[in-house]
Amino acid sequence: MPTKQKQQPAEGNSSAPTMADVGRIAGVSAMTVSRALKGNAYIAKGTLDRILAAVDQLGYVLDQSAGSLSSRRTGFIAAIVPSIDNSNFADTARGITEALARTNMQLLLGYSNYSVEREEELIESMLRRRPEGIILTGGHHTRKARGMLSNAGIPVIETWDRPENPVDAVVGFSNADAMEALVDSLVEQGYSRFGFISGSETSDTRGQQRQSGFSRALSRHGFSSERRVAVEAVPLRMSDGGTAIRQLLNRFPDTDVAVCVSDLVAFGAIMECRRMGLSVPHDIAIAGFGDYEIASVSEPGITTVNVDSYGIGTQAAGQMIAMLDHRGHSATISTNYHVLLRGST
Amino acid sequence: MPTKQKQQPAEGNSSAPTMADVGRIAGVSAMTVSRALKGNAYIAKGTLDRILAAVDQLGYVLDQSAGSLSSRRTGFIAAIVPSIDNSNFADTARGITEALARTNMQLLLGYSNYSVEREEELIESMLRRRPEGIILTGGHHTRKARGMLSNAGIPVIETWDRPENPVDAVVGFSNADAMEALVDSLVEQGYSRFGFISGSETSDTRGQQRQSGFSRALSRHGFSSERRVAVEAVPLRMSDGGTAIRQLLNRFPDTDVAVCVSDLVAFGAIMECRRMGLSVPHDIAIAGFGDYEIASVSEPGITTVNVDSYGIGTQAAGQMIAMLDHRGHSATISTNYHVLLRGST
DNA sequence: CTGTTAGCGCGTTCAC
DNA sequence: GTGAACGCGCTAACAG
Repeated sequence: MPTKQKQQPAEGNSSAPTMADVGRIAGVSAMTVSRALKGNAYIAKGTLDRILAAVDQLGYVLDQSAGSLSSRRTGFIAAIVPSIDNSNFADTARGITEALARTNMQLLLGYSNYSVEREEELIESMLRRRPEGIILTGGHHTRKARGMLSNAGIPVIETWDRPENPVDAVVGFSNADAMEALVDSLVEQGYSRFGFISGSETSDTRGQQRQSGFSRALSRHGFSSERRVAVEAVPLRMSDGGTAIRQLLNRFPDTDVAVCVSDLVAFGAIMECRRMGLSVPHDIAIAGFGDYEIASVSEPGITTVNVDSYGIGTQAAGQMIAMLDHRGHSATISTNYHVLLRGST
Repeated sequence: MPTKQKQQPAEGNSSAPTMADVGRIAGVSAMTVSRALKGNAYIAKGTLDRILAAVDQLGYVLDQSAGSLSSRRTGFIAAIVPSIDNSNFADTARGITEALARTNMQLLLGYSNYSVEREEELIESMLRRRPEGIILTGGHHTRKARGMLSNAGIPVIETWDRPENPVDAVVGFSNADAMEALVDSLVEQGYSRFGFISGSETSDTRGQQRQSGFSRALSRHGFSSERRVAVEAVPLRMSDGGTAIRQLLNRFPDTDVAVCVSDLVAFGAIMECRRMGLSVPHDIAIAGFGDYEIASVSEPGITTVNVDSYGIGTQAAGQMIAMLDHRGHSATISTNYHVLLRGST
C-alpha cells in the first residue's frame, strides 16, 4: 500500500487559519465555530466567548469561497454599468451599493465602456463567480450574452431603459419619452430651430433613443429635426461639447437652441460659446440631459431632465432583493424623470 | 444501516451543469474538461472539439469559487477608494481595472465614503473572498484594519499618499508637497493674501495634508495662512465651494487668491463669484487641486495641480502584478504631479 | 446546544 | 494525452 501523497497535506506552513484551528483552540468542533460566526444559532454563552477569543487570537477571517461552495449561496450581486467616470452611472452604482449594504450581499461591479462585446465578456467572467443576481444597463446585449443570462437561472434586472424584449425585470424609463418632454418644454419656451448634439450613433443606445425622442417631438410640432451633429466618441467628454457646438453653428447658423445628449456635453458647449463671445441663452440656448451636479451649480444653470440616477440604483437593488426573497417577481418598474428649466434656455 | 440522506443528493433539478456533465457528453472525464478549459495543456484536437461542443450545448460556465478553493488562487484583487462620484478616484479605479484586464484578475471594488471605520468593515468583508492582493487609498487605517491586513499575508498597496508607516508597498505622492508647489507658483504670480477652502478636518486626510502644505509654503514665504474656511461635509460637492467662498470673503475680505482642496470646490466658488458679480481672477483669483476635466474645460480655466489619478491606478495595478509574480517586492513608487496655471489666477 | 458525516465543484498530484 | 483519487474549507442534514 504505497503512501500516495495527494495535494500537499498541509505541512507546518503558515497558511490562513481555518475553522478547525479556531475550534481546536476553543475546544469545540469546526461546525460549532461555523454556527457561532453565523450568529443566528443557539450557542452556549461560554462556548461563544471562547470561540470569539480564539478568532481574535488567530486573526481568523471566514473563507466565503468555501462557505458558498457548500451553502450554494455566494452572496454576490453582479452589476455592469457603461462607465464609472460618468457621474450618472456612478450615482446608480452608488445607489446599488448603498441599498445592498443593508443586506449581506456584496457587489461585483464591472464597466463595459459602452461596448456590448465587452459586456458579454464581463457577464461571462462574472457568472463564473456565481452571482445570485445581475443588474445590467440598457436592453441591448449580444445573442450569446442573452443566452448566458437565461441559462444562469438568476434574476436579471435591466436598468436605465425600457427594453422591448426584456430578459427579466426592468427598472428604468423611456429615454425617448424623457427627451420628448424636454423638447416640449423648450417649444413652450418659444424655441423652434432645434439642434441636436449626440455621440456615437452605434454604441450609445440611450443616446440614440434620446435622439429619436427629439425627432418625434419636433415632427409632432411641425419643426425640423435635421440640425444634428454626432461626435464619434464614447463616452462623450465635456470637451466634445465644444467641438460639436462649433460644428453645429457652422452648419446650421440659424439654430436657436442646441439640445445635448448629456449635461457634460452641454457644459462644454456653453463654455465654448463663452469663448466665441456668444451669450447663452441670448445668442444661443443650450440644454442638456441627466441633471448632473454641474447643471445646477453652473452659471447659467443648465436646462435639463432629471432622471433619478441614484434612485435607479436603489430601486434596482430593492427589486433584486425582493426577487431573491421570492417576495417579488419579475416586474417593470418605471422610474421618474422631470424637466428642469434653468438659465441656459 | 439506514439510508442517511445527506446534503440533498442532486435530484433531477435544473441546477447549473458541472464539468462532469460536460465530460459525460464529450465522453471524457471531468479532469480532461478542466484541462481543456484552462487552455494550457495538451489535449487531443478531437477531444477538445467535443468538449467545446458540449460546453456550448449545455451553456456551461466555469465555477470559479470551486476552482479557487482547490487551486488556492481566487483571482481577486480588492481595491477600496473613498468615493466613486469623485472623478479623481473614479479615474484611479478605471486605471486599476484597465491594467488588470490584461490579466485574469478580477477587481473587487469598494468605497469607504471617507470613513476609516467603513474601510475596516470593507477590508474584513473583502478578505473573506480571499483576494490575492489589496489596494487602498491613503495611509490612515484603524488598528484592527492594519492587523487584518498584515495577517492576511497578501500584498497591500497604499495609494494617493506617502504614509509614514506604510503597511507594505506605496504608489503615490505627497499631497503636502504638491500643494506647496501650487502655492509657490501663485506666489510667483504675485499673490500674497491667500485663503484656503477645505472640507472636514477629520475625515479627509488628503485634504489635511494639502492644508499643511499650504501653511508650510506660506510661512516659508512669510505670508499668513490664517485665512481658512472648512466646510463640514465629505465628500465636498461643487455647491460647497459657493458657500465657502462667501464665508471666506466675508471673514477675510482682503483675500486675493482662494486655494481650494479640489477643482470641484473651486468651480463652485468661481460660479458663486460670478453670481456675486465678482470677476475671476480680477477681483479674486481661485485655484483648485486635482486637474479634473472641468478645470480645463471651464472658462476661465482653473489653475490646479495635475496628480495623474489614472496613472496612480495603472501603476498600483502594475506593482501588484509584479509583487504577485514575485518579480517585484514591496516598494514605494512616486507618482508625478505638476502645477497648471490657467485663467482663474 | 453540539458533534458527525458527507459533499459542494473543482484542480493537484500521481499513475499510466 | 487522459484518468482516479483526494481534499481545498466550509455548511447541510441529521443524530444526539
